[in-house]
Amino acid sequence: MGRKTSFDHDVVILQMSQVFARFGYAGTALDDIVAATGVLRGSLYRVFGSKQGMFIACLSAGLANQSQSELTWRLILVALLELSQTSLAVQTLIRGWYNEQDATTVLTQLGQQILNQSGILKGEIPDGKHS
Amino acid sequence: MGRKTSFDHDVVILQMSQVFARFGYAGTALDDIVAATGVLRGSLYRVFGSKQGMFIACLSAGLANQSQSELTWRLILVALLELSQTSLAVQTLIRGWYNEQDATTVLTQLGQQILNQSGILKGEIPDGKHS
DNA sequence: GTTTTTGTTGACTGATTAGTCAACAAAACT
DNA sequence: AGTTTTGTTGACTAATCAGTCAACAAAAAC
Repeated sequence: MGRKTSFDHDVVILQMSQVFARFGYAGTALDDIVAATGVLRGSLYRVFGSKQGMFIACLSAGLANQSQSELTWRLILVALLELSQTSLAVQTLIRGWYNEQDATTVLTQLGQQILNQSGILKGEIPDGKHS
Repeated sequence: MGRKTSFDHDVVILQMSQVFARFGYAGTALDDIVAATGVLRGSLYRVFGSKQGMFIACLSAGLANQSQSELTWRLILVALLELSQTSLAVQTLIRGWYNEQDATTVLTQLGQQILNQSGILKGEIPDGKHS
């Protein structure tokens, strides 16, 4: 019998979700995830397999809830815009979830979330990771 | 008096728009743009200054029209989700456009567009640049 | 035809990226 | 305490990235 994983899986999922929500999928580097979670790359790869595996774990966790938080809505947006066209795994996951929802509600929520997080509704100043 | 630019500016804008619309901002590499337009990197940088300059030229051209095409809606999504929070230039541009629109119409269109292009509404198979 | 001006080329640069792996060590078992 | 099992570490790898630039050459002017 060997050693147990030393980090809290649920906490790391939440931390990774925050990074993907903020920077998107392609805009997030592994080093960003390492910095946010404190877990080194070897351990992340051991548990999640790949960067896309990390994203899928985050999205799955979010979609598993009866209703979606702001964070999960952001992950849904990232999934739809960046991954859904090119990843069968992500497309299957998000389509399964979508088919369980009210289409009009989702459409409206997506539009609302996009506007909310874009920063154009207020006088927000861009924060600059990629300025 | 020297040489004139040998490519058609409007054609290149359209071609670059199609690449950004398809792969997003961070997901698009300069080589993708070179491949799609046939214009080499030195010439692109001479005219547009930077990768973000290329994107801004595309978005500006799209927003200059009275109504927006499918292609322009995709660029708007990319702008809102990937760049608006970190680029003052993009945020200013898209906010200016947004303030001239009917808020409800934009919200609905954003939701509809992201669902349409995500490929989850039909039996589409992912096409694989980033699978 | 020659000279001047300005665009094109694509190899190159420094930086960043996702993913790997052998050495180490903590946990579990005996 | 010793042995076995399995997680952690972080340097490393190969590839990719945005952006640069000197040599070349096409276009324009004379």
